[in-house]
This record gives sequence, structure tokens and C-alpha cells, in this order.
Amino acid sequence: MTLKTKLISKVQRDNYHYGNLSDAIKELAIKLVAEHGVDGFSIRQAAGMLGVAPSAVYRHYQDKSALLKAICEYGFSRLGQQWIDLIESSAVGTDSSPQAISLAKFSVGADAYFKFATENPVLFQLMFGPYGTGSKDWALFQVHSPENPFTMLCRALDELQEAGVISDTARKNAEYVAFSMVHGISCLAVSGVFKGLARDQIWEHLALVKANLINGLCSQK
Amino acid sequence: MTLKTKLISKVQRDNYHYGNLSDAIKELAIKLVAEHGVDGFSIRQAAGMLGVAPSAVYRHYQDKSALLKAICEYGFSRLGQQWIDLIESSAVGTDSSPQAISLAKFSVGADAYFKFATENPVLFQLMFGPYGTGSKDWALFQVHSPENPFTMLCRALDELQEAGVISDTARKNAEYVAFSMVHGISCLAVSGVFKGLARDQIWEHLALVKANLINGLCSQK
DNA sequence: TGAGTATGTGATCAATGTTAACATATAATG
DNA sequence: CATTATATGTTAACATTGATCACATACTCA
Repeated sequence: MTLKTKLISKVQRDNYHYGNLSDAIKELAIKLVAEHGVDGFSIRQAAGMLGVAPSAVYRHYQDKSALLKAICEYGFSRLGQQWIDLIESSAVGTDSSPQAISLAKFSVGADAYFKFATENPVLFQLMFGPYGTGSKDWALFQVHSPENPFTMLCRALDELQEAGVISDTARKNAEYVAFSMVHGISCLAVSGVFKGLARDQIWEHLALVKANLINGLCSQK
Repeated sequence: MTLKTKLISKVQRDNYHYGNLSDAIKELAIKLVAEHGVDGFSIRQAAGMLGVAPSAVYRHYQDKSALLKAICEYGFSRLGQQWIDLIESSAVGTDSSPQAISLAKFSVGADAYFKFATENPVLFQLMFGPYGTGSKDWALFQVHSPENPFTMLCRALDELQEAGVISDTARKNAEYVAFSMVHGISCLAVSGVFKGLARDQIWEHLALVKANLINGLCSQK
């Protein structure tokens, strides 16, 4: 058994050093967590799949929670990137009024958030769980880093205000209102509450949520 | 060691049969999960605290996930109860207009939801996680049971419509909009995103969220 | 070249979920 | 009442896991 393990590891990898085990284990963990859930993920199994001793992982991550936290950070970074990408890729062009542009940007941003959540349900839940924002020393939402989706939402709201779509009073603290809406429907979609609804129907709900949010903000003088 | 375990169990409990281990283990689990998180909960530890062999638990719950699921069901039941209780206890009286009453009921219902979430953060997250609504055979949100908070929200919206506060078109599919809002800010509060904010500030955010929601619904003709 | 450091291995420990064979109390039945 | 069946609890065991330690190997840099 011990011999067998040794042989397997020798077969899978001829170098004593892996190369970049830190990234490799993280990427594999991201995949495995997404596939089998957080509870179904084990360091030993992941290490085995890479042909590496379980203890090797601990050279790069202090413990399992540190690895999960790294996955959360990756998630936030990718969410932010996709927010930017979707706005750039979708033709939120300059051939419209500033009002329309700011509205479209806001709308597409919300879509990006929702899309990320539904496409990565386990990761999304992990990000806002005990190992993500619930972690004791989590500072991503206090520090306004550019990758922070919350910061992006605030900017989108600023543009709405600058374009005159929403009033100054509506702008005040609107970030929590808007964030609650977008985050709320994303959480519901991810949690399984919408089980049984077709994908199109869920996206229609998102459209309604966005419309009501804008409606509420705009009707504030 | 074996003998010691035997002695301890004899000391803690003189009856061979526990009484109602099914409920006892569930109630203890609810407490332990709330205190130490889902990941910090172990069947063995809980059984030990009751002076019972770990395997005894498996006479009442097929496995750990079944126990966690039972906790979720308890959570939903209690949330529904608190929704009702808070509306009854708060003086949403008959000495006002039907419009004011329906609005107050809706508002207090949302408060109850938010209050439950912030007072039971771990439980709340568990309820909407893989062992709750994410579980394969979860039917609480499909069957419209009276204990279902989603059903209650729908009734509150119906009353708003009947009182003429919101239009018929606004009523249509408003449940997802409203639910997203209330659930969204509850999730954010529970996730740790609002870390650093005082309790009063968070409740002010909830007030803003409610106001904007009502505002958006009312401004729909 | 050689020392120091980073990285990987092997062995091992305690804790956990789970099962199976066995023991005991309660309920049902004659 | 005696006996049997069923529900419930115990003991022992197994595999898996997270984590740690001493040790081995490769890379870095003076």
C-alpha cells in the first residue's frame, strides 16, 4: 500500500518538485469544490490527483480554511473581471445619450453579477460564507479595491447620478439598496429556491427586479 | 478507556433508553451549530454531551445531512412563526386605514425576516445552503405551506393590492422582487459584508431598502 | 563548491462519519 | 403472565480526513 502510493507518485511525476503546486492545488480545488461542493472537497484527494503527498499542500496553505479563503479571493477577482468584461463586450456604446449609457452600464453590471452567481453557485455561496466575507480578517469590502464588485456598483450609481437619471438624495445610500436587490435575487437563484423554473423565467425575474429598483430610485426627488 | 466510557455513560444517565433522543439531539445540534458553525459541529461530540453513544444518533437520523436538514426545517418553521408573532405583537391595529395597515403588515413582515436572519446567522445560511433549499428533495418553496415565509410575503403583497396601495400590474410577479430585496439585505447582513457597521445603521439600510421597494411598486401604474 | 532555503515525502496522530453485531428495554401478543 | 417482536442504545471496528513531525531532495546564491 505504501509502496503502491510511492509507485503511483513516481509514475505521475518524475520531478521531485512539482513546479507550481500552490497554483495547481488552488486551481484543482476550485474545480473540485465547484463540482462536488465544499463539503465534498478534501485536501488528501486533491493532493492525490496531483500525485503529491497531502502534507505538501501545507507548505503553501496553512490549513484547509486558508485554501478555501484563497478560492474566495479568486472568486471575487473573477467576478470583478467579468463585470468589467461584460460591460466592455456588450455594446454599451457612445452612440446613445448619457442617461441611456449609464442605465445600460448599471443593467449590464447587474447581469454580470447574476450571471456569475448562477454559473458558479457553489463558489458564490462560498464567497459569502464563513471562509469568505464571514472570515474574521476579511477586508475586501472595507477596502475599496477596484476589483470589488461593491465598488463597481457604487461607480455605476455615481454615473446614474451624474447623468441625472437619479437625484442626489436617491443616490445617498443607494448602494446598499441596489446591492441588496442584485445580491438577493442572485442568492435566491443559487440557493435552489427557484428550482423548477426555467432559466428564461429566472432572467425575467431579474429584469423585473432591476426595473423596480430603477423605478424606485428614479421616482425619488 | 472502554471501561471509562462505560462508566461515564452510566453516571450521566441511569436509564438505558434516553427518553426522546431524536428531539434532544436535534435541539442540541441547533444550539451547537449556531454557536460553532456548521463545520464545527460533530455528531460524536453532540452524542458525547448527551452521554450517548455516537451510533445511537443513527437510529433517528440516517446520516449527518439528514440531521442538518431537520435543523433547516426547524429554522423555516420558526421563521414563519416569528413572522406571524411579530405582526400580531406589534400594534398593526384596526385604528388605521386599510392602506396603512397593509403597508405596516408588509413592513413588519420584512422586519421579522431580517431580524430572524441577523439573530440566527448560521442557521439562516444553513437554511438556504446545500442541506436546506439546495437539497435535492426540498419542497418547502414549491408547496405553499402556511409556514412558508414566501407564502406569507405573497399574502402581504395581496393585501397591498386589495387595499389599492399597489396596482394590479405591480402586483404581478412582485413577490420575487420583494423577496429578493428582503432576502438580499438579510444575506448581506449575515454574510459579514456589513462588518463594522453598527446595528442601527444596518437597520437604517433595511428601512431604505423597504422604502425603495415600496416606492418602486407604488410608482407602477 | 557549499551552505541555506524552499519544497516534497513518509509516518503518524487524533477526530470524524458510518456500519455491523450485540444488548436491553418497551410494546404487543398469545 | 410469559413470550416474542420491535425500538432503542452500546461496543467495536473501519476508512477517511486534517494536521504535524522528522527527514529527504532540489534549487538559490554567495
